[in-house]
Amino acid sequence: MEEGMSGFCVRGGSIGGNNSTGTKCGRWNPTTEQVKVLTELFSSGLRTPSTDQIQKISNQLSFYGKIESKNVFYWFQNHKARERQKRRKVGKDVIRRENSIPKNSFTQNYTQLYDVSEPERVIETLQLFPLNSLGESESKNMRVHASECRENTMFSYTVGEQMDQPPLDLRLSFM
Amino acid sequence: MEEGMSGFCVRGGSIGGNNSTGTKCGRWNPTTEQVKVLTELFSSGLRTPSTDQIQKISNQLSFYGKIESKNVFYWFQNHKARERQKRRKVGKDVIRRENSIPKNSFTQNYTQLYDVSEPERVIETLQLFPLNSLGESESKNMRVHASECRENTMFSYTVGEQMDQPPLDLRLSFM
DNA sequence: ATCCTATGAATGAATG
DNA sequence: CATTCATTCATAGGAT
Repeated sequence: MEEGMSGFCVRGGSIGGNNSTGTKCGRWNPTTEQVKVLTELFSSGLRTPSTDQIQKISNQLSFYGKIESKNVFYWFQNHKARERQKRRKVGKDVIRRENSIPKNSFTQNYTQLYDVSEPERVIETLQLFPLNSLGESESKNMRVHASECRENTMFSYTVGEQMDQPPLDLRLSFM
Repeated sequence: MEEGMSGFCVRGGSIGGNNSTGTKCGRWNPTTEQVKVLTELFSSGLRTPSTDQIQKISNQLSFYGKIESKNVFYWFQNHKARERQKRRKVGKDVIRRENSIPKNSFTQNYTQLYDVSEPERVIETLQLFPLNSLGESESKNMRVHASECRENTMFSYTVGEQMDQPPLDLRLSFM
């Protein structure tokens, strides 16, 4: 749902009188172009941009509207965290396929919109770019994502079971 | 193209029984039983369930109807936030004139308004279950949490704005 | 149909 | 990196 539906920068309803040009915002309101580029970068494999990368991204994205480095930083943080969170919360519930489940089915097929699959093949393109262009003497930490080994601890629960009778006291029983 | 478009959800009006076929809506519509249980949990002191708790709650509540883990997650988030929000408004108003202002008290009709003002003490019963991670007996985290403009002291290296030209291919060009 | 309220959902911004 | 808070968007349902 990231870019598919919530790309609206222009608050349509504008119930409370919202600005759409980013003049008053105490909070960054990314434009669709900004989100688009960020999403592309993310899907290209970039997960934790370094400081310089953040700088450059921010500079480029400033063309589309007001943006700061921290916005880029937070965006990647959040996007990564929520992708992971979503997989924990949602990806797990899909235990049964949707074949003939007439009723009372808690199965839902989530259409993962974009690949959050863990295969982290860093895009080649990312490795192409000349790392140093700001005159920063440093070894660009090409964080091609070597992380993501955190095991899922959320899988051991059997969700398929159904109860025969309503849990009368389930606020305590199952927790 | 959201991932949340999962089959069907049913109006909560139909008490008891599972939903079978409902209208296609992309939004979870909790049944009265689900809300009831969630509210009980909340009033029992549970505010921010952990991921596994969310899983269990979701599993149990699936008896009453379609539900996902994220629904439980959002429910608690929203419920807590709105309780606090409401309380904050009231509190501010009280400091001005506590003289018996016949404000509209129609606000909450069925939603409980428990006073969880001070402590967030988790019921002991919650600690019974084996794999808990709640170790709070007394004196929980008094999350005072001043909600004011938190000055941002990080990321002071804002880059201003230097828009040169539309980065048509900024995926690679600028990095 | 229109407005309003309650609330599910999303996400920016922090914090630990 | 995860967890949480605050704010906002979107929408269902009731009231008018």
